[in-house]
Amino acid sequence: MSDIRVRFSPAPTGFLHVGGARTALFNGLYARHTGGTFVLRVEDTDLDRSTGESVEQMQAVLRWLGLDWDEGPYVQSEHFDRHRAVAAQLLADGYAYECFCTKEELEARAESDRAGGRPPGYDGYCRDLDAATREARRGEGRPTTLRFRTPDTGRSTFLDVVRGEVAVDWELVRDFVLLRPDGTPVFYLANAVDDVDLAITHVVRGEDLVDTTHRVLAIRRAMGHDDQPVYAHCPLILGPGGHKLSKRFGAVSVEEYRDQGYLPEALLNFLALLGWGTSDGVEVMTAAEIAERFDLVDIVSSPATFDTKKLEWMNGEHLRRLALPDLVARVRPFVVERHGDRFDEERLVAGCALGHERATTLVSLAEQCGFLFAADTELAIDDESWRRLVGHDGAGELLAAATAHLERCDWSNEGVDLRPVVEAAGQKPRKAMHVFYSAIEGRAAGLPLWDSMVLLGRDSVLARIHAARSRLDGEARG
RNA sequence: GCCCCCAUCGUCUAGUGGCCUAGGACGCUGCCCUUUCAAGGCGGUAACGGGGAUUCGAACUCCCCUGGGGGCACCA
Repeated sequence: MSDIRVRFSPAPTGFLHVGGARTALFNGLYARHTGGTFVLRVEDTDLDRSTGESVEQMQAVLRWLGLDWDEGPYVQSEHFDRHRAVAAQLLADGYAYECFCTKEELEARAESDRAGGRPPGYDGYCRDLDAATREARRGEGRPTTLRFRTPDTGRSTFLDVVRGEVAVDWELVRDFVLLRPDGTPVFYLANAVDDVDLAITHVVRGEDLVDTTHRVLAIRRAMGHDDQPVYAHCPLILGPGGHKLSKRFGAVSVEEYRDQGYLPEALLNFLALLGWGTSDGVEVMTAAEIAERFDLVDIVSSPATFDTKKLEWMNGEHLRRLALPDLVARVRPFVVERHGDRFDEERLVAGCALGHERATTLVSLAEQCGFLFAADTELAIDDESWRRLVGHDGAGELLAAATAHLERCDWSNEGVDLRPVVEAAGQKPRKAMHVFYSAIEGRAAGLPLWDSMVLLGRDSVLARIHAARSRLDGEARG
């Protein structure tokens, strides 16, 4: 095992976003690739927004994705004492100072700055108060926040694997909050302290955090640690049109993809290819294969767009690589959810076997198998398919001829072949077969029909065709 | 307003000065296969955002523009 230590540190304020999942993935991949340690740390310093439910959900989703961590979860709120102790030391050493401004005052001044064309942000109002003034402010019962005093001159620099050297003039970095009036630490403090305490060597995260790095590093130095972790800030994942990924464009949480029938290995594979790639052209890989090839230096520097179409294809690829029993196990929950009352394991297995080669998502396969769990007289035929059937020339005659054929044919895969029936009616199988698919499977396209009929049994098939004919007659009269 | 980043087919990307009349994958599309739909096989469509500069030579280096993204919180 190497000394490399990475961490995924989400704020538990909601669902795990696909962008967050990719960050977790890159961290996990790097740990696996290097034989390092993957740490999970919950950054819940904002107690108002953080929820225990979110912590649980994120862990469940990470596990579902197969992203198992080696250490943690460490929960920052359980270590506030440590953060406060560091804050006290920073105050004692002169790196921090007390600020007595109220939120309202800060907002009012920021507003007037904006109006006056001055940059918004803390203005250093309490930066140099003398001891007597501080004492007086405290006496007024004002809230006390602890602020970090950033340097006034010079430059802050750090090394980033994907962007090279990142630098900013300290002059542009405002003094920021370390401790809120209620004594809880803010992200910068907790993040800096915990990275030191957990001996994190590589920080892999989204580029929305680049600019915070200077502050975190400043705290780190003030704590007496001049070393820096290696940073890798990944470009964000965008939605269609190159715009921000938002709910308007579809699913953004990992759970949604899970519920839509995507395989964790497919989503993982797809996410890995978003912002990282190899030059050998191999795209469909197992997690282990990806980990073997993955490296921080190969992270792409431009943002990528989330393309659902490619995810779908990727899912099909992984679906086809599953052994039948495994596939059945994955589809089962989706089928039970839909047809719990009439669920039948043997039929599920048979249906999966028939649909394995053509499936794209677990949901689509579950839906294709649906007719196997329906009562013959209650088979739901989807509207679109029924319209096609009704509109098909000679549909009733075809169904009647099929009944005649199926009543006496040998009940085998060869015997139930309906092509002769279609041809006898002077039609082309390619054009007419949807009539039978709809009557028997409830949809114009589905699992191979001969096998499906054999599976259902003669009585069941005849009953379904009969039901379809009755409905057709009824509509013709009505 | 200020700071930072990014820019190759519709999309993900390969490409690090000549191997590029730019390669692969998804999508789209033509044909084949075919009991439907898929899957599969064989083809096709399609890109270096614009303008300068450096160089014998630029997708690759530099500058400007344009476009997109991120940041400037008592959110992370």
